[in-house]
Amino acid sequence: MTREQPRAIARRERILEAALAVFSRRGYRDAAMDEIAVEADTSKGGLYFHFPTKQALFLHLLDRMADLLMSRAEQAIAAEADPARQIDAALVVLRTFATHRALARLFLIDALSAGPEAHLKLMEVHQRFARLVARHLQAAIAAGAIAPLDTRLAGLAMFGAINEVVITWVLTGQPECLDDAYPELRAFLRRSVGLPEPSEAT
Amino acid sequence: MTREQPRAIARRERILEAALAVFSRRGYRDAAMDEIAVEADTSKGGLYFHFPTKQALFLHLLDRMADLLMSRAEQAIAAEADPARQIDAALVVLRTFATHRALARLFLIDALSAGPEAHLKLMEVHQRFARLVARHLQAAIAAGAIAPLDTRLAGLAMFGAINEVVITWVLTGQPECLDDAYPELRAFLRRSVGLPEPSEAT
Amino acid sequence: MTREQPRAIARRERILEAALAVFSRRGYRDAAMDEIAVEADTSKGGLYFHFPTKQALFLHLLDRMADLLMSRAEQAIAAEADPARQIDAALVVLRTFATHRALARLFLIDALSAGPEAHLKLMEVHQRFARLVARHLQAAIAAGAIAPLDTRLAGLAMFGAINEVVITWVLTGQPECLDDAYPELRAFLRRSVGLPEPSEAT
Amino acid sequence: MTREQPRAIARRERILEAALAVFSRRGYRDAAMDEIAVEADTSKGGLYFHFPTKQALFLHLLDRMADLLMSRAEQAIAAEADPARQIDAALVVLRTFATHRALARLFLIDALSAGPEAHLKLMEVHQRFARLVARHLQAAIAAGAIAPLDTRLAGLAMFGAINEVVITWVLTGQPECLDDAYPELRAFLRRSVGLPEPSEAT
DNA sequence: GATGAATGAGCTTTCATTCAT
DNA sequence: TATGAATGAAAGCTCATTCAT
Repeated sequence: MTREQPRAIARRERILEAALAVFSRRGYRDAAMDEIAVEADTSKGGLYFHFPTKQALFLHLLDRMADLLMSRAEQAIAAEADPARQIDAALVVLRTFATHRALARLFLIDALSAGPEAHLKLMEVHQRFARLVARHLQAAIAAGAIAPLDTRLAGLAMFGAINEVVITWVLTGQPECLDDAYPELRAFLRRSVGLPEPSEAT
Repeated sequence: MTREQPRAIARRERILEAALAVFSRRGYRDAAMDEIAVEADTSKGGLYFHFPTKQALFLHLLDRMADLLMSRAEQAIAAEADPARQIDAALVVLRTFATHRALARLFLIDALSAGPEAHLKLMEVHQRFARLVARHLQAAIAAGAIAPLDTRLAGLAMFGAINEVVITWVLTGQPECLDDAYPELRAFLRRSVGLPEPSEAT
Repeated sequence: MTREQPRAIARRERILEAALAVFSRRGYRDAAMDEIAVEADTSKGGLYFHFPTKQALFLHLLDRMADLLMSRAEQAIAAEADPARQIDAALVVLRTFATHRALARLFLIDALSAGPEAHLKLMEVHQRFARLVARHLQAAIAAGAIAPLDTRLAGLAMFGAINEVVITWVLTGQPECLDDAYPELRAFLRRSVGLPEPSEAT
Repeated sequence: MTREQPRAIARRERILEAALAVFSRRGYRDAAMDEIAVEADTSKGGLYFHFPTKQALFLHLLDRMADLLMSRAEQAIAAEADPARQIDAALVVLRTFATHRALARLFLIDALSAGPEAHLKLMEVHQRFARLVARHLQAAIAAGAIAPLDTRLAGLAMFGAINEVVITWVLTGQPECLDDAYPELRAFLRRSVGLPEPSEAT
C-alpha cells in the first residue's frame, strides 16, 4: 500500500541535495525551509511530506555523511594489511573533510546548533569513529604491534585530536591547506599509542 | 567623567551571574533575555544598558571563563618544577569541568550555537590553551625531557583529545565520573609527546 | 449508467463510520482527513472521491444523525395515543444522547466549529425538532388538552431547554447521569405548555 | 515595578476594541491576529505583549461581555420589586442581544469554535445566568409567588429556551425582529415556573 | 540609569485540496 | 476508481532589539 513511487524517490533525493546545499551555505539555524523548498524546486508542503521537521531533515543528512565517512575509512583500512599502518587509515576522515570545508563546518560545528537530538546523533557519529579506531587498536595489540592500552579512550582521544585540527582549520583557516597538518598529526597519533615514528611519509 | 558608579558595577555583576545561570540552564539559544532580566532582578532595558547584545553578554562570560581556566592551569603548572610533569597540569581543565558539567556544556558545546563571533572567540580560547601547552612542551624539549616535535600542532591535538573526552562525558554521561578517565587520558597524552609511562598515579 | 457498485457503497459506508469515529474522537476542527482515511483503510484520494470536502462529509453525518433522532422521536410519539403524554416523547432525544456523550458533543457543539454551512444545517435540525414538537402541541390544543399558544415558539423554546441541559451535561459532566435531570425537565416542559403535573413518573 | 503606564492601558483598550471588531466581522477562527494588530494600529508583537494567545484575547472579551450582561440583568431585576415580575428581567439579555446581532453570534455561536477552554468559559457564563435566574426563582418561591421547584434546573432550562430563540434569530433571521418573540417567550417562561399569564404586556 | 512597552521580521508547521499515474 | 505525492496559502507565535518616558 505504501509503495514508493519513483517520482517520489527522485524528489526526496532532490530535497536532500537542496538541503545539503542550503545548510552548507547558511548554517543550520539560518537555513530556511522556504529556501530549501525553492532550491529543491518543490513546495514547502512537499518538504514536510518527506521529512517531518527541519531537524529530521538535517539529521538525515548527518546520518548519510556519517555512513559515507565510515565506509571510506573502512575501505581505506581494509586496503592495508599491516595493523600498524591501519592507524593511518583513520586519517582518511581528515582527507575527506580537507576537500569539503563547508561540509566539515556543517557536520562538525553547525550540528551543535541543531538541538539536543542533533547533539546525541553527533555523539553517535563520534563514537562510531572512535570505536572503529578502537577495534583496530585491539587488532594491533593482539598482533603485538603495540602495547596494551584502553582502546576505547584512546579511540576517542585520537578522534578528538583529529577533530580539533579540522575544526581549527575550518574556523580559522589555519593551516592554509589541511593536508599540511597531516604528517605531524600522524606522528602525534602514532606516538600516542606507542607506535614508532614511521620511516617513510605517505 | 562617566565614572563607574558602585551601583552600576554591582548591577552589571548581578546581570553576569544571572546570565550564567540562565545560559547554563537553557543553553544559549533557548536562553531568553527576558528570563535573564528577571533573574538579575532588573529590566530588559537594564540589560541592554550594560551589554549591547545577547551575544556580547555571552562572549563576556566566555572570556571570563577562559581567563579563569587559564589562570588555574598556569598556577597548576607553576607549582610543578619538573617539565615532564607540567604536562599533567594541562589536565586541570579536565578537573575543573569535571565538577561543573553545566559549565562545560555551556562553553564547549553551546558556544557553537552562538553565531560566528562566538566560534571565533571559542577558537581563541582553544588556541590559548593549545599555546599554553605548546609553551611548556617547548620548555620540555629544551630541557631534553622529550624529543623535538611540532609543539603548535601537538598542543592543539592534546587539547582536542581532552576536549573530546569532556564533551562525550557531558553529552552521554560516560564515564559516570569524568575523573575515571583521568589516568588513561594522562597516559595517552604522555605517550603522544614521547614521555615514558609515569610510575606513580596522581 | 454509473450504477453504484457494491464495493463502492461498502467503501463509502466505511468512510462514514471512520469519519464518525474520528470526528467524535477529535472534534471537527482537529479531525484530519488523513486520520479518517487511515481509519477507513483507504487513501486521501479515496475520501475525496466519495465526498467533495471535509465539511460535506461532516454534514452528511449530521443529516444521518438528525434522521435517526427524528424517526426515533416519531416512533416514540406514535406509540402514545394521549396527546398530553406525547409531549414526553420529545424527551427521547435526551435519552438517546444520554447514552452517547461523544455523539452529543459532536452534533450539538462541534457542529458549530464546522463553518456557516454547518450552522444552517444545524439550525435545520433544530427546527425539524421544534416543528415536530409544535405539530403535536397543535394536536393537543385541538384535542383541548392544553390552551392555545404560539406552537412554533413553544416548540423552539422547549427544544432549547432540552438542548441546554444536554450541553451542560456534555461540557461540565453535571448531572453525573443525564437521566437524573429527566423528571424535573419533564415537569418544566409540561408546565411550560400549561399541562398539569403528571401524577405518575416514567 | 510593574506599574501600568497610561499609554499601555490605552493600547490594551484599543486592542480589545479591535479584537471585538475583527472577531465580530470574521468569526473566531477566521480572525487573524495580523488583522487585529492592524485594526488596533499596533504590531503583532504588541498584541502578544498584552495577551499571550489569540484564545486568551477572545476569552477576555467573553468575560467582559458576560460581566456587562450580568450587571444589566441585575440592574433590571433590582429595579423591580415584585418577585413575580423579576422573572421578566431575565429577558433583558434578549433585549441586549436584539440590538447587537454580531455580538450575539460571536458570543453564543463562535465561542464554540474557540477550543475547549472557551467551551468551559462559555458554560460558566451560561451557569452564571442560570444561577441568577435560580436565585430569583427561590425568592419567588419563598414569597409564595410560585410553587416549589428545582430552581437550578429551571434556571438552566429557561436560559436554554431564551438562548435557542436568540440563536435561531442570529442564524436564520427569524423572527425578523427579535423583539417580536418577546411576548410569547415571556409567556412561555412564566408558565414554565407556574406563574399566571400577565394581564398587561411590557 | 532604568523601565515597561512596542516593534516586526521571520520562523516552522498544518492540512484541506488537487493531481499524475 | 484509487493511491501516494504534491501543493500553497495561511497561521500563530517568538524574541532580540529599540524607544519614549
